Amino acid sequence: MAHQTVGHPPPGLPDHPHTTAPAPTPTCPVEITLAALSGRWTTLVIRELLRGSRSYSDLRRALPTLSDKVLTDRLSHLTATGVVHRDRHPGWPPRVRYTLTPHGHRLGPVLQALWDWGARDG
Amino acid sequence: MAHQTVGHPPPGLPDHPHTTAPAPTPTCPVEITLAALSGRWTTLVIRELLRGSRSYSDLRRALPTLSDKVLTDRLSHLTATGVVHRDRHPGWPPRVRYTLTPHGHRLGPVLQALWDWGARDG
DNA sequence: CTGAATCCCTGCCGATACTG
DNA sequence: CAGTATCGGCAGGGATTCAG
Repeated sequence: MAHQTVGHPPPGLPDHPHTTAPAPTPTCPVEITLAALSGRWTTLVIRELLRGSRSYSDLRRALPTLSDKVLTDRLSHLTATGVVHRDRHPGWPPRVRYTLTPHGHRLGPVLQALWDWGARDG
Repeated sequence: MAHQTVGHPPPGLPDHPHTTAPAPTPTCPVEITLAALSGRWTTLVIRELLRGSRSYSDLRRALPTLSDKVLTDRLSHLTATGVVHRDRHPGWPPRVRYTLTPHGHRLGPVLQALWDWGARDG
């Protein structure tokens, strides 16, 4: 996924004058965000982490129907995009804490906006 | 796509106490919105329509790299979800206008929220 | 406990050709 | 002008199994 319309200033959603919209590239801010949220379960993982840091198995328990692979995929993707911070504790058994970064926390309002629209009757 | 966490009150993103998150169903408002925005090009089509109503070929011209099939898919999906209104004029040649519904217009702030997060440095 | 590796299956999207 | 029909490729995601 990716959007682009060349020369779109940050708060400039409704302003693109007539520029043709070219191919989708992950340069468009809207697409960057959608890419960060993309994938099934992603928003649920984020919401879980909005409540505080969690271990791998905490997340497994909170999201029972999601497989190891997918959870791992989501966490690594979220870590790669700077949404989640991964904290590895030394010792045995291995303990890892997943926490939202400040950037990740700022997804709260975004999810809220998504929620609000979806909750309203069409 | 679909989210659900049972008993989530409308403005209640950060409030789910401990309820386990079950299978994804299109009941969760967040998922409803993401479903409405889902699919490549969708947000660009919406943004184009945020500027005013457009004909089919207007959209084709504004989004040059998208195929007939995909544009048709997007428009019918958006129409089905109540985001877009389709206005068929009688006569020849056939003239059709696509316009955002009020509900569709309310996606403006949502896209803005997505834009803002994506535009900010991680 | 916290993952990584593999396999297969499904659904999306792009291209092309054709119709009312 | 405004679509529909069809086909194929490819990536996403689920289940299972193995590893540090």
